[in-house]
Amino acid sequence: MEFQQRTVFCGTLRKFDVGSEVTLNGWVQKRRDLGGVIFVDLRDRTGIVQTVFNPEINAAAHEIGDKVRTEYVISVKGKVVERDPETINPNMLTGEIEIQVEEIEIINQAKTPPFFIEDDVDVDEQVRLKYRYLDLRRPQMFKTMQLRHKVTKMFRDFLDGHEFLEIETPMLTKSTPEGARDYLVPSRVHPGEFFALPQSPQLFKQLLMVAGYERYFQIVRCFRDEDLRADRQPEFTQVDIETSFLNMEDLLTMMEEMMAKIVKELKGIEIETPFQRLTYADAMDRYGSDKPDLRFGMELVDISDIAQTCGFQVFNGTVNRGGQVRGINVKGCAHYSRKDVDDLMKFAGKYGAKGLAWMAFKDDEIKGPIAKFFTEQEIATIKDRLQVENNDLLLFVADKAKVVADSLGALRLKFGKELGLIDESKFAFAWVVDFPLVEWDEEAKRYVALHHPFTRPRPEDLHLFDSEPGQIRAQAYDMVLNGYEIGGGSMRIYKRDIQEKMFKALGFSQEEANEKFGFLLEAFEYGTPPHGGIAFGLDRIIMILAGASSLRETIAFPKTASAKDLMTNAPDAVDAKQLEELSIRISIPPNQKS
RNA sequence: GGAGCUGUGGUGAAGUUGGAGUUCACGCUGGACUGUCACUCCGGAGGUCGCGGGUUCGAGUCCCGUCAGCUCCGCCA
Repeated sequence: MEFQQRTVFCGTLRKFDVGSEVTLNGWVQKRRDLGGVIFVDLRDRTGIVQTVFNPEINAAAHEIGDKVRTEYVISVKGKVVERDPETINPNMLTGEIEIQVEEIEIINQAKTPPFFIEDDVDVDEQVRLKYRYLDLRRPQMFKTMQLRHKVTKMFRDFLDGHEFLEIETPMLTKSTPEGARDYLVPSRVHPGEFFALPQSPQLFKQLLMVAGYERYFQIVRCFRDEDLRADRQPEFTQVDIETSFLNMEDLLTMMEEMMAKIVKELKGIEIETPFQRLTYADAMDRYGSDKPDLRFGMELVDISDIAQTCGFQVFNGTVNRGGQVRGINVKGCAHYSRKDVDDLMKFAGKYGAKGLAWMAFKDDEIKGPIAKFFTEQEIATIKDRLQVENNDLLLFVADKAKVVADSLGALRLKFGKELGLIDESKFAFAWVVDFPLVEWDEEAKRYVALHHPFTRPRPEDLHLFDSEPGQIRAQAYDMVLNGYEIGGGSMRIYKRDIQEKMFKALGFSQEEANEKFGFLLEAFEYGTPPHGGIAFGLDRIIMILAGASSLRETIAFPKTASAKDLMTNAPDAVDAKQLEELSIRISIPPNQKS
């Protein structure tokens, strides 16, 4: 059975269409039956228009209109007519007109949906995810998917305009050490062997540089089998970029230009370039984070020197053991109750802080149990350094650097959000640079690459390989936006001797390195250009541009926090026969049955 | 692996000191209604209180366990 095809979209009709004969296809948003006349709001992806079924116009159509229900798929033919002035609906873009229906065809019936197809629908996300195809009918979701399409296209257009080639790399690839846990795919042809889904096309893009492709990009799905967060999905999309014969400055400049252009075109906001740059050390010291939200201040202030000489044992003891004491000024919160502060302590405790010292300044009075350990002079210095005014609350953490940064950094963000210090309309871009090349892993008892094993060290730090590898700074950079890491990359090692030093620092023998990255190392022997690149997290960028707080809002079919798809119920058990073909036997410890 | 919050007709919620599956709104359904757009009015249907166990004469409510969703820590660039 053929149906009457649309001549125009619902949401596009306006007053100047009055008089024209149109056919519309779409879903029934709402039916209002007034006995004689029936109104049906018809929706497609462009919007909603009111159609009118009047028995005096067409009795047959009116009769069918009576049977129509929510979410039925229909085709209506009729005339666009102007509404009487008193019946104009100013809340609808199409509110000045309506469709006088002459023919209607029910293309498909529909069950009543479990929730209303409308924005700001108050329904549990579990239900939305199970019926994602209905959720996606909501105008807001159309908007987000449209935004995603646009941004993706802008990336493509910009990179195309800068001589980049989009090249696909394999999804079925080799598991490599370092980095996240791999998603594995068993090979039927090679029993007992596995492909890994890419965590990123890292090695392939470097090989494309060896191959002389100069400028590569790819908008590509990546997979990481790690636990989820609001801003972390097990499969996500990267805008993956690699260049040859381009130094770091030129690459960063180009990437700034790209992001500024996208924000400008989408939001009409002029982004200042070059972006602010912070060293990793600075970011950690001042914001307690390697992805600081620069939309507000409340920086972490070091008072270790004062703490060391003060009478408070927790403070001077921590500093004497090599730790530090830092504080933040929570403006106007001197009124916090004992319980408020207790809650803050609990919060800081999640990040390893063993305590939270506080001082409140209210009308020339200093409150807080630690105040008595400081001399007048010390208090004055603290007030000066933290720019204390009346009614301010100071919070201090004394611990090793990581704990101080993590806990105060988290508190800073919490206050930023709760005290409304963040200007939501702002786009605060920054580069974080000079990351350490390697980091000591207490568990593995060896250094591990902070970025990855092919990251180029800064030339002036090369001599530290033999003495203090932890002090070497990498030519690595993260692009940060509003407290999210939206991109990261590095210049890569292209000299064999440096690569060997790197592997040595990571505790890989030549044999191990060959076994794991042999193909890459071999390729590097055939004329490797200086190269480097970056990868952007497309989903996160969309999330920020859409003003969403979860990646799930930006992905058409996302997974839950336990990495499940509630709509398809994947992952799921498979047939014994399939397993047999793959030479796989399932062995689940009895306490892990799900 | 750990912590917190949540789970009650299709949806969202309320449910007191432990006393009958009780309530509200929306939706659904039958009827009435010719200018509604949150249509209105009258009637009706709809439940494994996430699941399992325990305490109790009696559990939506208390206890233990468990599952699911969300957020966070660990993990992850």
